[in-house]
Amino acid sequence: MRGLAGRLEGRAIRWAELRRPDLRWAVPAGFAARLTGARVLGLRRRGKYIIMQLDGGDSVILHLGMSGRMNITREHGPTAPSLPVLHEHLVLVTDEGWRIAFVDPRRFGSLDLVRSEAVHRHRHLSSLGPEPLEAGFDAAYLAASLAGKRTPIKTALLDQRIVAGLGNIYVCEALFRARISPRRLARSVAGTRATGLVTAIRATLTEAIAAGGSSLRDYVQPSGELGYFQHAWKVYGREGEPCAHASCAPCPGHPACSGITRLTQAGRSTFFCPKVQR
DNA sequence: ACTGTTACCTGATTGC
DNA sequence: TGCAATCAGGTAACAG
Repeated sequence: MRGLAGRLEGRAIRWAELRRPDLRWAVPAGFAARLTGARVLGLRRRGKYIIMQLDGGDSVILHLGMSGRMNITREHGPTAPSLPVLHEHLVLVTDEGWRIAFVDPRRFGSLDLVRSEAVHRHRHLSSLGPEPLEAGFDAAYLAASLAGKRTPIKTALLDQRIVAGLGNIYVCEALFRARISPRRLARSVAGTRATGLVTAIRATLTEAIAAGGSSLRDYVQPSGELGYFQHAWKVYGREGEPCAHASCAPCPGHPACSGITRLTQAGRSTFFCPKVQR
């Protein structure tokens, strides 16, 4: 979102082209026409949604889904034959000559356009829980939200109504940091555990944003690789590797010492250390 | 009401 | 080498 803001805020959209309207949900008719010529007043984020406010009273609501990304390059003009890029569903060109493209092979992402005053009532935004980095997300709130829930804490944290913006990787990483088992029932996360989990979630996200921010400086690279945070994952994708907690010394032979373990919860992969996460 | 499963879609990887 | 099966980030419809 910050990478986009640097190229879009205050800029006029010289033209917009929607190449595929059949994303996760149908993109509304007239989408590209309503963007063309508009000026971008500002960008903000709510949960995993990016909101781009335009003059004229419209706002774009963008979700990258699982495989979506934004490519930012210089517009080379009509002389460049510009080979068609696969899965490039939306292309914008700004008055400063930046070409901004939404690429999403799996098309789990979405694009919507609503009147700005209706953004908070949007069906995908109205039921989102608090922002994890804002004051409304604290131990008291989290414990109250989890009270009585029989679902595992891992599954509860993926529920965007409880807290907005956490995905499968960050939930695994935050639970590892908080030393809480992903299998623990949500209702049993209260008191000190809730306090520690809030701290762990905030730290995980803050570090990830800082790492992603550093990669965004490379925005001109068409490779478009996003996020150096993947190199900092402690448990995700590390099945069988040793636990990174300093106190978790390897003791081969003990059943809980098989290192990072993978299991399936609610159809999603969970990675954790059964020894330090309780 | 709450909880778990499945479908949506394409591409990378794995296994035969 | 080639092809089929499996598995990925997210969300919501659906079933029990």
